[in-house]
Amino acid sequence: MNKPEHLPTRGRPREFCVDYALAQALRVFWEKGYDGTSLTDLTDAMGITRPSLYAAFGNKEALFRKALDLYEREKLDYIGKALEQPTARKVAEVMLHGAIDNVVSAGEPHGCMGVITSVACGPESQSIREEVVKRGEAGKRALTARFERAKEEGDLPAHLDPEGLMRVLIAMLQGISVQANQGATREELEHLVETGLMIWPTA
Amino acid sequence: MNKPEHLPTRGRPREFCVDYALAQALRVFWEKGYDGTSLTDLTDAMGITRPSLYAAFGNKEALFRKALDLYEREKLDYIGKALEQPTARKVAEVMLHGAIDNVVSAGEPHGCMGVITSVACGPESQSIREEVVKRGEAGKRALTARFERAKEEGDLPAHLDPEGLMRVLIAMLQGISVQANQGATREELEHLVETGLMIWPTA
DNA sequence: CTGACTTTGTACTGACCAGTACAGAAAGTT
DNA sequence: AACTTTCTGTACTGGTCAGTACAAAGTCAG
Repeated sequence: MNKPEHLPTRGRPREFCVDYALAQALRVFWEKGYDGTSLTDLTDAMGITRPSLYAAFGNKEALFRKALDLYEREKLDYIGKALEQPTARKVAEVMLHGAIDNVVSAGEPHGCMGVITSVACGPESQSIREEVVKRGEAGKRALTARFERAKEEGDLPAHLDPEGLMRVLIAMLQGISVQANQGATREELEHLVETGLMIWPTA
Repeated sequence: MNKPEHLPTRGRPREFCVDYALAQALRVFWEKGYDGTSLTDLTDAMGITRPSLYAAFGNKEALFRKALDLYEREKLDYIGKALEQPTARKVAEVMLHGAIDNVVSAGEPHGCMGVITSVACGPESQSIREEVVKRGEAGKRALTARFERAKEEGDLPAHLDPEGLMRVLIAMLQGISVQANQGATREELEHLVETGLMIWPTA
């Protein structure tokens, strides 16, 4: 599993797989947050020594950003799928069910990494927090645009504002993350989503 | 402001006001979370030395619990007010608007202390996290009971489940906290609440 | 004034933090 | 074989963490 891969041919070959090590780092950051994760936590989970980590990834902050890229690529793909849905209701459905899968899937940390990081970041890692918030803003804009389109298509009641609706849906997703983090079961979260979709507007 | 008060008459008198010091400690814990707060942060804000803190409050964990008591007493009184409202809709209204006041009031940390603490608690302070989650569970039960009563009174549509509705409302509150923490303005949160109340069920 | 009692500030404890210097080891190149 | 390049583990840096030992200082009862 944790074996090399690579192309360079000079010098002593690396004895671990960068991708595997990064996946392990992601798991730790996701579970403990940026500040809550120590280099010892990371090296233990990645199965490499401190200098190897620095040589391969730069430093703790650079490693975190790479882990965040991986997280978005592998765990947040449901967001793109949701935005492609034909109706505003289906967008909400895919978002909410996707969030549940992301947040209570077996053998993975409970909660959304973005929420955990942005809430649990101290002032000494301000730039990390800003990075995470900034990435989230892009998603919010895309969702607002999607609901604006839905409204033009007569897919949403006229009295509802796309941005307000975006904020309500995002709040539900964040709530799902927080409740999962606090120990809510998949059944309880599905109950939440089921009720949320019952009160969700129909065209 | 930070002056003594007290009753005991033996020994050297305490030179600071316990209540004022506790209020300062609350502010720091609220802003930085339990793990993110150092004893130096606390003593600086409280204007006392380390041994004075230990003598008056026990240790960091005991001080946090006392700060949490103060927080519930002073900042979460809107929850009791909300539960007393005559209709389920008014319960939701008071809860949502109360949350906004709690979460973006001038000169205070942005976000709900309960959410911040439960999300930002590392494994070494597990008991703190459990305490916060446990206190939250009591509120959730009360809210579910209130919606059950509302349903009996014909105050909620028959197809909606009280517990699911409770989870949706709690999710909105948690989302408000997270978004405030990420820098959302009062106007944006009022926009969220306004839209949320538009889709909230009517009897 | 003396002694009991409590709070005060200074200065420390051992443990952990992120990051790194350095020497040895493993490969390719010549 | 010798040399270069890169990765490896050990062991360290200075800084911060929560918590405390200790002696000086302030207030009471007698």
